[in-house]
Parts: sequence; C-alpha cells; structure tokens
Amino acid sequence: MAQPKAHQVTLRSIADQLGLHVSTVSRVLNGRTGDGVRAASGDTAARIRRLAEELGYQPDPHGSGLRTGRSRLVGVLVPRLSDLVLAMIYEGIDEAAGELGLTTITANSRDDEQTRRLRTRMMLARRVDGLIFGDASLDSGFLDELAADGGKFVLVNRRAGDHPSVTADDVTGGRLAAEHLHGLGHVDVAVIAGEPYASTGTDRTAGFVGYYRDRGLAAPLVLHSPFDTAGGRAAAEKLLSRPDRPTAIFAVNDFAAIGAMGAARDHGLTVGTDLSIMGYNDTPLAAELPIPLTSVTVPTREMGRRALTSLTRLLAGEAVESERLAPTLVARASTARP
Amino acid sequence: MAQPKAHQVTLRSIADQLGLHVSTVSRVLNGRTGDGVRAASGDTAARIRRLAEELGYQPDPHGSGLRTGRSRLVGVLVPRLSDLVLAMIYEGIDEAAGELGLTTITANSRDDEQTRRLRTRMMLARRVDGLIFGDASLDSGFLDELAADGGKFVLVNRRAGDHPSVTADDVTGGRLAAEHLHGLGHVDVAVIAGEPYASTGTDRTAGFVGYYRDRGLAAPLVLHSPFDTAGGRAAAEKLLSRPDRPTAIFAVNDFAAIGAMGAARDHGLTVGTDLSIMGYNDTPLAAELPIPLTSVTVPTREMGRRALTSLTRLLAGEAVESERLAPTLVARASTARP
DNA sequence: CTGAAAGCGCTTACAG
DNA sequence: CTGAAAGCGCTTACAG
Repeated sequence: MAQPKAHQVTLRSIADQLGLHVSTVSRVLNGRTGDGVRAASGDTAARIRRLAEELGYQPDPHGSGLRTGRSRLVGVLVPRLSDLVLAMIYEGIDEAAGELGLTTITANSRDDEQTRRLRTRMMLARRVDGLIFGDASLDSGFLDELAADGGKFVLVNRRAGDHPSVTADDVTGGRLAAEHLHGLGHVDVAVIAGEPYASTGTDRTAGFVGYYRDRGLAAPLVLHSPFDTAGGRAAAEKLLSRPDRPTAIFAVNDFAAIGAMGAARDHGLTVGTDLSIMGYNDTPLAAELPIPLTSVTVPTREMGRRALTSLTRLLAGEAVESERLAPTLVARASTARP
Repeated sequence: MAQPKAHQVTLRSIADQLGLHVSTVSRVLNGRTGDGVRAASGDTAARIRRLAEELGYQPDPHGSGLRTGRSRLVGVLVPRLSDLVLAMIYEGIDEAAGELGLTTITANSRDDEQTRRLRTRMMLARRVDGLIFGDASLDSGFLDELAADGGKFVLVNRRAGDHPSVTADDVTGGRLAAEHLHGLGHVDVAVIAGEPYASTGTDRTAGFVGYYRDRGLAAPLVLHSPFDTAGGRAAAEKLLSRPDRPTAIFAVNDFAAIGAMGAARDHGLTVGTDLSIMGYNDTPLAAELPIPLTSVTVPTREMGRRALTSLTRLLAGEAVESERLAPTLVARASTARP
C-alpha cells in the first residue's frame, strides 16, 4: 500500500468536495484559457478554479509526468557553475524556463569527457525533456552520438559541428579586439587563447589573428591556457619573459586578463601605460577593477534565455537555426597607445 | 491513452523478457546488496541484473515518485548563482547530492522576499523532498512559517533563528581579521559590512568590532553595502573621502574588497603601502590579483557538502545540529604596516 | 457538458 | 522464492 501522503490536495480531493469527476476537474484546470472550447460550464469551471485556488492545488509532476511522458525538466550541462560566465548564462536559462513553467537541473562536466557522459546519463535518467550544453567540445563526437540516439538538445556559448547553438559571434568579437588594439597602434600583439577544444577561444583568436593577417601584419603570438585567472597569469608570464615581448595582450576571457594584469605587475609594468591588456565577456568585475579592463561585451544572460527558447521550439518539433549574438567592445583604461 | 514512450526499458519489459513478474524484478533491482535477505534466488537475481544492465535500465522517477511520495529531489535557494561564493557552495551541495543519487534544483531569490516565497513554492510544487536555503535573512519569518508547515530544510552560509545551519564561524573570522590588522599596527580601521540582513556580514563585523572594543580601542567605522564590487567601491569611496580616513579597511567579501581597491586607486593610494585592504572568502581570484588580497579562507565547497548531508539526516528523521566551520586567515600583499 | 475507464511505471504488503 | 494485486495522481480518447 502506498504511503499516505501528507493530506495533499489532489484532483481527486477537489473533485470529491465538489461532487464532480476527477476528469472534469483535470480538464478545467488544464484548460488553455481563451479557447473557444470550454472544458466545463462556466459555473462548474468557476467553482473548480475557486476551490483549487483556495486549497492551493499544485499538480503532482509525478502523476502528469508518468501519464504524459514529459517531465517539464530541462538539463543544463556546464563546464563549471563557478565560472561566472556560465553562471550568468545559466541564470538566463533558468529565468526563461521559470516563465514557461519548466524546471532546470544543472551539472558540471569540468570539460571532462567521462564526467560529461555520466552527468548526461543522470539527467536522462531523470527523464529531462531536453538538454542544453554549455560545455561543447569542438570534437563533437559525444553530441553526434546523442543526436543519433534521438537526444534533443541545443548548445549555448560554444558551438560544435552542425548542432543548433546560441552563441556570441566570437569571430567578430576577436576582430573587434584586434581593430581596437591595432587602432591604438599596437603591432606586436599576443593572444591568450584559452583551451583549444572550446569554440569561444578558438573563434575569438581566429577573428583576432585574421584581422592582423588580412593587413599583412606580423602574426600575433598565440598561447593556449586555462580560462581562469591562474591560467592567464601563467600564460602572460611566458609572454612577458620573451625578448620580443608584445605591447598588447588580448585574453579571450576577463579572468585570464586579470591574471595577466598580475603578471604585468610582477614584471614592473603598469597596465595601460607600459602594456595594454584586454579581456572578453565584460564581466561585472571588469569595469570595477583598480585599472578598469577593456573588454568585449556579450549579452550573456540573453544567450541563456535564447538557448532555452530554442530548446522549447525544438521540443515542439520546430526546426531551429543557430543564433549568433553581436558583441560590442568597451574601451577602458587597461588599453592605450603603446 | 497514454503516449507510447520511445521504446523505453521498464520493469515490465525486463520481466516479460525473462518470464518473471514485474514485482520480482523490482525487488531485485531495489535490493540493498549485502543484506542477509535476498529478493530472489541467486540465479534469478543474476539474470535480472544482467539484462537490466544490458538494456541500460534506468528507473522512471515518475513511477517511483508517484508510488513512494519521494522525489529524491532537493531544492537549493540562493541569492544569486552568479555570486561566486554561492556557486561554489552549490557545487559542493550538488556533488554530495550526486553521490547519493539525489538531484538538485536551484533558483535565485535575489534576497527578495517575494521571489524567495515564489521560488520556494515552485520547488514545493516540484515535490522536492527537502530544501537548502543559502539566502536566509536574519529576519527569519519566512523560514519560521515554512518550518511550522512541516517544511524540511537546512540553511547554508547564513544562519537564522534556531534553524539548523551549516556556516563558517563568521564571528571568529571577523576576529581573525581584526587581530591581523591590529597586529600590523592599524588603529583607525573601517568595515565594509555587507547587507544588514545577512548573518555573514553582521557576524564578521561583530567579531571584528568586538576585538577592537575588547581592547578599549576606538570603535571601527562600519558601513553597510551590497556584497558586490560596485557596492564595495561606493562604500570605500565614502570612507576615503572622510577627513579621518582609516588606514585599513576590512571588507566582509572579496568582491567588495576589490571594489575598495579601485576606490583606493582613484584616491591615488597604493594598496598595501598607503592603505591596507582585506577581504573575506579567499575566492580563487584573491591570490591572483595584481596586488594579492589578504582574505579569510572558508571551506566553501565543504560547507555545501555538509549542508546536503545534514539535510539527508533531517529527512531520515534524525536530529541535526548546526555546524560552524573554522576559518583561517591568509595574509597577502594588500595588508601591511601603516 | 460531464463521467467512466484505462493505463503511464513503480513499490510493497500479502499469499502461497 | 515468486506472483498477483492495489494504487500513487494524472490525462485523454471515448460515450452519452
């Protein structure tokens, strides 16, 4: 026998109190308002709605989920939620989900293939209706498999293969960065490029390098590194120790840029004056740093919102196109003429 | 009629293939291994387990949830996930939850009472088994109500009322900060105290102020502010504009401290030399800043893990005690002798 | 407009 | 050791 649940309000308890059948109550409470078709007579419907409201009825998702085969649950996989950019994207996703009565569950993959598979599996076990991946690797093998198995998902922040994605136009963003530094007069420039498996880093780098190359200028130095502060510091350390050290550094991520600022200080260089450094994403910190950081703004939360919208379209059977949101550059004190 | 689900593996499909009854399969697959009691003969059990494994059986939580009245879902409410400290706590919670086969859902309350109520309601509608609040307000009215209604929850990071919580010992942390600055010789000190409704800020401030008061020294200046960089900058701006400006500032949060560093620079002060600034939480950024930030380390992820453990105990009917984790101070270049 | 039935997948007390 | 039944709460095609 089932556990008696704590005097829970169910369709049945409402139906019984009103002397109606539970199916009638269900029809009314699920009735898309504004329809021509009515689920019950105006009077009956009103009585049902009033009582449901009064008792604080909340449909049990286990019941409806079991019956409909849909959970109204969306899984969101990210490299790590403690990466501010991903946290903000997730906030956008969750905000949009909440407005549609969807619930999100999230997990960190730490950009590790095995963890990615395991956590995806756990989300599928939870019967999510669809997934949003914020941790796509350019090597899209896992996603290809998942798609082949009928998995429904969209990517956010990073693109991969031909899977539908909502990203910023990172190539353009990288080009904006190059245009800015070149415009200031920087010719010897370097890129702290992030991880090679992430389209964000590689696209920004490609845009940046392309700009210099297209003008027949010396190719920028490119160094890969983790996306965090320590990674940026280590990469900048290497760059600044070279005899032909650059006059400007473009880090594909604000946190890496902050790390680079630390390395600059260690080398006795004043950022903005002796060395220009810029970041990417324009995190809330960038403007408030002791030396405000030039960065490229990306509509992070909006990216999350759109990814969720895209996913719901996909789940509704519509075809969805990838979206590329436009970045803009914000010049601050960390970059200046050489 | 129900939607035919995509050839899903169910207890029934396994039972049919093996010529067994679904209840037998259920008993075997739920059998706590290592029991003296066996759910089925060794041979039958082995066949069931082998087939389940082979087909990749994953129990449908809608079925078990409906039946047992438990969802194995935990709700986590935070002020905002884009606050790094909360993101790290959440990571700890989710990590521990995953190890126990629990799934977490999270939401931002933005420290807004109405949002807090709404999002809690949504989690309850999702039938979470229990809740973890990372956004407790010292005015614990809402939590008192929830507890009276039989809601099961623990608090994390911030304490409130007598509700079970897992926090750092913030009073001690504040005292450590005071001891450090006083030890360096700072007498004119100020506190950027955060929001008055959060125990983190008020406890750290109380510990700090208490240390100076206990020694008969002038009471530190105390200014409340938002916990973020912009808030810290604005508060420091005020402090540094005073004729009797302090020689050291204790910000109860690293991000506020970074904002204060910006304000110092605007005033032409070199942090560490002309003005000491310290933060709290020792976020990964602190050590990597151009001027490394003195801070108080708190085992953030561990706090999250323990909160989850506490909640599972509570849900199992055990009595749980509040926990206070010990903080330690990390001295860096941002604080020095006046 | 409303009722009655079926059944989604699961667990568990009961029989044998 | 295994089966059979009941029932958790819900939705939906079918009748009337």
